[in-house]
Amino acid sequence: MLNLTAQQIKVFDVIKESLQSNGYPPTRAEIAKILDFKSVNAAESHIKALVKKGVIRKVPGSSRGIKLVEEISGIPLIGSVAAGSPIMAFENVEKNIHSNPLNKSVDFFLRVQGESMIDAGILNNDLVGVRKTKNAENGEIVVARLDDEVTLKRFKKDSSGIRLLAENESFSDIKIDETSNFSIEGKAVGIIREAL
Amino acid sequence: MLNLTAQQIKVFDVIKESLQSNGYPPTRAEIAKILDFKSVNAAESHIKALVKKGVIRKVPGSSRGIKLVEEISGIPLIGSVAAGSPIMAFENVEKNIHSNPLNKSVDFFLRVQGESMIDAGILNNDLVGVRKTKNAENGEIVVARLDDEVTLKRFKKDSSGIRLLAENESFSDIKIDETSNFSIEGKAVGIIREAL
DNA sequence: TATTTTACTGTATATAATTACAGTATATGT
DNA sequence: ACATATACTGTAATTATATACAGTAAAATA
Repeated sequence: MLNLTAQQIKVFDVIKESLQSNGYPPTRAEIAKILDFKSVNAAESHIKALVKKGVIRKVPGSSRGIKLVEEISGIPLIGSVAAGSPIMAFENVEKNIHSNPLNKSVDFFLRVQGESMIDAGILNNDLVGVRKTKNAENGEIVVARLDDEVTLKRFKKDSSGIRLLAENESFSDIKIDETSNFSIEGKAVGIIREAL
Repeated sequence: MLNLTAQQIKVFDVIKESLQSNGYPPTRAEIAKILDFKSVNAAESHIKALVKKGVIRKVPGSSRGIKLVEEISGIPLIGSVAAGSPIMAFENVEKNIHSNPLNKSVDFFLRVQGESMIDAGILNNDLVGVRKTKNAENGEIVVARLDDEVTLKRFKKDSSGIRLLAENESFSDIKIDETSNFSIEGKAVGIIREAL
């Protein structure tokens, strides 16, 4: 957050503090009072500068219409992954999630499509918290890329090679061979189910 | 203290949704627009009811001056429920959770014990988000109290009466009769799984 | 040096927002 | 049966708020 002046940092901190303790952003008048400005326009000018520098956004015409850009970014929720595209490409981001209730660090949430993991208690539409990593331990549930497809499967590795196991009787396991274009995108560390 | 009506829940959820996606609470006009009220006073009245029931607080004279009580105090995580004790009694609270990723309002999280709901994708140790309510719709997953026991089951009601269904072949259903000391504590609205 | 940015005060105004009051109607509790 | 709660519509007043415009002055930048 370079480039901000000392005063701009103060204004920014007032906005953060208000969000923390009140649950909503401050008005111009509140900022002015806290920082002892005698004109509300001092706050307004600083807000404009902060917008210009990209650390906040304004919602014009809306009272308390200030958003922190760092909270806009959040943790991306990946919906369907377009075949062959990088998993976190803009087009795949459904929305951003602003709170992470899981104890583990999560790089993105992936919305589960299909029933292939129901025996692991992971249902269609669940949000799986994923930690980015290139390699996985035996038995972990991973987000894997096979050629153009991204799938959630249990990772198995032994003398016979690597297999990706579905946890559903009606799905068959996938055997990785040399001709496969295979990589691990991450490992599942938790799930959120928004609807029951 | 609790027991919100259907409409009050809708208003509450609009407030949560606004906080989630905008970062600040809604105005009365915004609530009215979303819920298709033709008078802002409809929203105002519901807000007063929600304050009276203790689930939100108002900051008088302040625009968007609405605070969720659950975010002030955190959402209790109920571990094992001591036989016969009120579900949210102090001794049953494992800790408080300060972020709720579920879109719906949650009165407490319940740590699932046992495998009786695995076919619904709810595993041992999962945290189930529960909204307190006295009655449930057919087919909903409820937290029910039977005599001294608190359990998570699917609620079924028909001409033959009320049954509580486990979602696991090795468990048998429970039939409620007049001699049962039965009540509904709440309904499950989502789950969090911290470990996979 | 000229120009822009920062950092304000002060005034003004349109509109955003809270909130009270007056009703109507149905449902629920006592 | 009667009071209270729920669930609104509609009007209106006061206050809260965003935001533009007109300045002043010092500091940073080109």
